Amino acid sequence: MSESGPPGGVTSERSTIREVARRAGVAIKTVSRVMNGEPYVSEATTSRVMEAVRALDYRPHPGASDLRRATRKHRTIGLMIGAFGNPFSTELQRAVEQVATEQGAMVLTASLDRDAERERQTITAMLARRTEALLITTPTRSHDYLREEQEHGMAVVFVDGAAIGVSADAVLSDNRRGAATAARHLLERGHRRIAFLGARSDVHSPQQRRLGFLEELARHGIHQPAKHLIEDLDEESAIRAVADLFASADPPTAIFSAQNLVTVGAIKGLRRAGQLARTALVGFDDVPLFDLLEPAVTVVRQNPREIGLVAARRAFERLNGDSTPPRTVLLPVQLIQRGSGEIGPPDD
Amino acid sequence: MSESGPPGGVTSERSTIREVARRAGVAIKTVSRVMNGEPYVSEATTSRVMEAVRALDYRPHPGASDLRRATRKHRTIGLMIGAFGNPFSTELQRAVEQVATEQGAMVLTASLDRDAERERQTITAMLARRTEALLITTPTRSHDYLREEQEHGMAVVFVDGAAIGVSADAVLSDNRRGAATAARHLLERGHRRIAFLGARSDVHSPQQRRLGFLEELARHGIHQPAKHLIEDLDEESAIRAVADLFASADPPTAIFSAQNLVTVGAIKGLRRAGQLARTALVGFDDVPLFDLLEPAVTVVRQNPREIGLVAARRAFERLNGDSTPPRTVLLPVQLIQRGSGEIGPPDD
DNA sequence: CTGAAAGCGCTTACAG
DNA sequence: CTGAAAGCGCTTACAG
Repeated sequence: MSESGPPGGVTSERSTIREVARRAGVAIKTVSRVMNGEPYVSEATTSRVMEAVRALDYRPHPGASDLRRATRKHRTIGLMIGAFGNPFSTELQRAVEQVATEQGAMVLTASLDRDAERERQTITAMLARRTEALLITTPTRSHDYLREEQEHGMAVVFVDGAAIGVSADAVLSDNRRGAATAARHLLERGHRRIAFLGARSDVHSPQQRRLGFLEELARHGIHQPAKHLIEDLDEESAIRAVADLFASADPPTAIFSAQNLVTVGAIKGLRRAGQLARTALVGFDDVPLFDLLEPAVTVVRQNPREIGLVAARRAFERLNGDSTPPRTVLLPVQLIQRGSGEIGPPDD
Repeated sequence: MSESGPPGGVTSERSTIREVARRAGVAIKTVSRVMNGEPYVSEATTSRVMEAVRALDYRPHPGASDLRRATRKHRTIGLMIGAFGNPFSTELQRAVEQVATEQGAMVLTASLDRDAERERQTITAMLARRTEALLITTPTRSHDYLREEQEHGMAVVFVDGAAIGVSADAVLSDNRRGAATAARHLLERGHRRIAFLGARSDVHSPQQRRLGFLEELARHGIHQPAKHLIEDLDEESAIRAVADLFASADPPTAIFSAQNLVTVGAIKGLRRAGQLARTALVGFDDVPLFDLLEPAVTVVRQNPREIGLVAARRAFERLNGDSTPPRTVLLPVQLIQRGSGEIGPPDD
């Protein structure tokens, strides 16, 4: 019967509106009025009710009220992030939480850094808690199941990714242009052999970064050799990939790493290969302390905070009735020159 | 009446158990049985019900079921973290989420990096969502209001902090011993003027670190001068504090920074003062990329993942009926020598 | 200004 | 194996 109590103590049951009403000598409707701050309750009655509320430590059961209520009072939105470890996700989460707080809502967060099965379970669990909106990053490609939810009124916003097979809002960086900017930066310094180190090739944002990079090279008449185009890397495999590059016949003079943790791996790989000081490196997406490394790391900085703010606001607009066609918002990125990207090619 | 629909589309109302029952030609109790996997339903009936469920895209309303049910099916626990930006919090959160998933629960996360008022609001909001357990880090000193919740069956576990004025479980690093270890490490290398840079002086863990540090110095006959004991720092103010130290008459030869972001500030300050290569530095709590800095940063590493796992498991043990006296778990920390802490004092 | 009745969507307790 | 009734804690719609 009883749930667990305070350690070593006794659990008193939560009191109900009925008990408060009885103690105050009024109808439950009157208690309801007081709790909801409705007008037309006499001061005397109000204070009698409040006294009973205090005496019984009464707290309304939100599930029960939302059950009958037409519009929900206790809003919860869900945030599904790709990987917890990434500083991008952290900033994103903070921004989403801020907007939710402003809207009187709370955030259920879950990471997807496991498998697709896990993604499915998590979404089911969120739906089971009546999550009203879903901000979703780097999910599996099949979003079909999300459509059903949308049709039932759930607001779905894709963050750092495109909506594939679903008509939904999306908020992400201008990945293509950012990657092109990085490529141009290296080309302008005279680099011609620029390795591309990419993250997941099955995900939209990394794909766009590859595209932007290759397009810019092509504009300069460069056809990227396959051995300098490496994808599906994480931090660990990036270390090995860089080692392999510099053990090969024709090593690059510059590297564009298209994801922040891949950049960390690239730095470690360059260092181990003894190439850190003489190989140019531009990374996509910043990481704290990149500015303190030697050389400091030049990056195309995106704005995860802004992405989170825009995406969360969009979700609440949808919840508040906005039914305009879905929009994709591309946020600008910025090249931050810190040193690593300004290393020139060897003189030979 | 209608909530927002999919952008540009139509919202179909969520269907109820009654509609499913009508379509399947059975009583709602039978639908309930099928949905909950109860035995004693004929195969024929089961498939008729399942068909109706599919046709109507029915999903049970969890709030309604938990309302009548004795034991809750949809568990939610709350995690209140001090600051989102800190890698410690990120690791902690990830671990808590993992345990919650294993237990079929979800995590409501909120940061407290604003004011005490915000802390109160957040807790209220979590309670309003029937959060069953609360993992709480670095809260305000007055925990009185938590006792009330505990008495109503909420499991409260303090993470990275002691339970003050409340009888509750707590999980944290052995801050005092860790700080003593750091002090001894610097003392053994011959340092006698060791500045202490501390974080919030009103919070338990930083206090313990100061205590452990000062005790160890005292054991070596050193009485810490006030000007070398600076507290209530964050990253920015730590930068200035270090600048001030080296502008003073009697600068330290070593620094112990008692919190990870303070350590980042200390590094920046040392660099600006041109003292980075010749001043020993040991930080409490690790940060990604500390190993890549030059010199790499020696730290007393705590284990936020383990803290999160232990704390979350404790919470679920409480929820599952454990009513043994509250325990405080101190987790060991480890000195990681990377270079910055092994710099000796100047020869003079 | 206040209250009695019906109902939200589901489960319990009971009967068949 | 199946179902009708009562009830979870609250709000709505209505009456006074």
